[in-house]
Amino acid sequence: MNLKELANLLGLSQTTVSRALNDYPEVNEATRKRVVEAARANNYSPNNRAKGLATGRSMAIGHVIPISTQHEIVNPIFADFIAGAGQVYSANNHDMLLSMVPDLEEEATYRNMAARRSVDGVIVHGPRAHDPRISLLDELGLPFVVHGRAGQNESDYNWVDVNNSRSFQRATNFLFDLGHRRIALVNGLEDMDFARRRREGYVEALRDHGLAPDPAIMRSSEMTEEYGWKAARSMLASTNPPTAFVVSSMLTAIGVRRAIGDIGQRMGRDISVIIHDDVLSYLRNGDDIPIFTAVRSSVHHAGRLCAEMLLDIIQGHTPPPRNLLLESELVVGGSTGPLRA
Amino acid sequence: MNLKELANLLGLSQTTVSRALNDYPEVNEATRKRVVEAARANNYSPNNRAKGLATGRSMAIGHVIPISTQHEIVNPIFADFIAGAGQVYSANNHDMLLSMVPDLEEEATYRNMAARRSVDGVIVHGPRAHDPRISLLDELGLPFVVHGRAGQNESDYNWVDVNNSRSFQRATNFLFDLGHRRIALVNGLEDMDFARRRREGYVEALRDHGLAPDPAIMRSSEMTEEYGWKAARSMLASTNPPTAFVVSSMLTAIGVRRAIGDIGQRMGRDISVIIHDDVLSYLRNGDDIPIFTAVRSSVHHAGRLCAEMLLDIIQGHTPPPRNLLLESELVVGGSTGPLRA
DNA sequence: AGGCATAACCAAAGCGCTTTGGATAACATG
DNA sequence: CATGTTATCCAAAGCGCTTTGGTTATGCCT
Repeated sequence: MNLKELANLLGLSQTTVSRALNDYPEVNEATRKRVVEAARANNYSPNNRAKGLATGRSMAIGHVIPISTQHEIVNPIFADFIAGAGQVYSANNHDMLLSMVPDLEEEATYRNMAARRSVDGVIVHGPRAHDPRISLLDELGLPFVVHGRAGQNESDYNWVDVNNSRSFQRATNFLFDLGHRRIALVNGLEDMDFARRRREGYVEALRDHGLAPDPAIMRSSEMTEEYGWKAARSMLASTNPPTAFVVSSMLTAIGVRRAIGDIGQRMGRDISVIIHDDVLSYLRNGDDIPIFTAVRSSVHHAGRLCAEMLLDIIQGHTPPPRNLLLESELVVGGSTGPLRA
Repeated sequence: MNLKELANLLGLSQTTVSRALNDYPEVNEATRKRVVEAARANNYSPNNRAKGLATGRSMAIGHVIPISTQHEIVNPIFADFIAGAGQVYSANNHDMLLSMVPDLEEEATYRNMAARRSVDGVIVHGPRAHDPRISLLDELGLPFVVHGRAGQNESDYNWVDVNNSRSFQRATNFLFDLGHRRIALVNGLEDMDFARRRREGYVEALRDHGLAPDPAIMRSSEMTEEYGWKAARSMLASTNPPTAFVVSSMLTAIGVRRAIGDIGQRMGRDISVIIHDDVLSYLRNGDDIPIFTAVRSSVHHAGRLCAEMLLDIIQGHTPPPRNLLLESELVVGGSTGPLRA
């Protein structure tokens, strides 16, 4: 069933039917009701592409998820982020176009999206410390919101980010307050912007306590369980082992916990661990009391916020650039305790 | 830059330019070359929607990912599945349209996709034991491939699935071979088709060894770490505790491992664990020797296969229905060992 | 009564592409 | 030479919608 058929069926013109369905004022209320009912009864829904052609808008948002070429890894937070964003799109009749591309092919993907006009805007995932994508998108004139920040000119583009440095500074300070002095950092890949900021926060806290950062207890890699295990194992086996860990993700922390168990120690009693918790749906940090002490910030929520911001910008409600800095909360779980003498 | 402009620029008709770019035979080779070069030079790419309108095809595939309403959980395997499928789409110039919807609203989503003709076909995720979606999609006339199977009329629709029952039968037998007799099952939600089949395989193996299934050591729930921990903890604390576990996912098994550690035992020495491993990119089962003994089958690969099958069907190459049953491999890691006397 | 808003509707153009149904010139055929 | 053939190109219709620029009643005002 298309517009023309529906219009004929009702004995009305396509114009009127179209207007009735799109809530234009110049149509009689009784007529509108009749049209809307007929549309429902006949299961009519406007053809997406035709609508897009006519309006020049695609009613779709693009998400370009980079796949790390070196490791072929998809960042596990992205599923929950997408779920959050998706809810907002559904509520606003937008589609979500997903491209997972090796990070080297990202530029081509964005150019393609712009040229074919297949989306009205995009969300940029996983910004690096210096990210060429933001100037590219500016050049292409494609509206976008970055989940995170890239180092350059923070106020020139739209982003939603967690205050990562502050977050890790607090986490580190929390361990100092418990008496720890030898605190290790198990970070994500530091060419990523978020990881760089997290290290800054950690280092800042060390400085505040008169300590210089020690490369021997600072690691950085893709955040897998295996990595957490290896990093913790080697540090724990060293001559001057840490008594506490600040860990960038729950998955990595699970590896750290395994390494602690392997040497017969107990997390929370012998060795403390504090993590960043993205509140992933399938990796909850305990449902009554938290397993890990954590600074937490829901990535699902971030997804919602990014989507809302982008739609807002596309609809021209608010003039860009828009920025949103979220603070994380510190929740205390069973993985931390006072330094044992 | 659109077709008309490009045509004017070249002093050719739109027809000829369009044909040149789409590899039609009735255009001079020299002309084609000229057109293709001009297109590249001017950064021309056909407008997606216009093309779709004209051809009646959208060059897009829909993925409808159900979000469990009870638990608000996104199945963590889906990211890797999508990554696999996405590669195939990119290679074939198709877009991927993603909808994450609460499982109750799925029907509406499919109807909507069909009515608006926004996709050429869909992939069905997470089939239940009896799933209404397959008859719905048949009725809507939307081509589809199911990742997994639903109980009904298996040969009437297209699917790609792992041989889950056989897989779990082998896993259980492996534990029997090591001398275990008290073997627990930590399964996924049994209204899902895959979980039901896995239990069948497990029960089959028990029967083969003259044992009746014992509900006291069989659990079923959403596959989280927390669930694995709780399930194992309670079973291990019972009067007749299991000496081995068959676990439906790596994440859940990580919880089982935690519970084993909590009571001062060691996985692989005191208690054996065998898992199903989906080979998730961010949750690798060790990179040299496997952490867990596992029956494994890459969900990334399944994504590729589903996508290829669907495109093939849409292009009319092969008459449906098509089915593909994958066998998993059994890899031996450090989580299993002979029954201790 | 004439003039003028206003409400309610419609015909047709246009969005950017593909495709149908020619047109033209060059060339071969009988 | 008249007639097919073939190679190469083109004008225009059509995909299903929105939107521009009307038209036709109807009611109100002076």
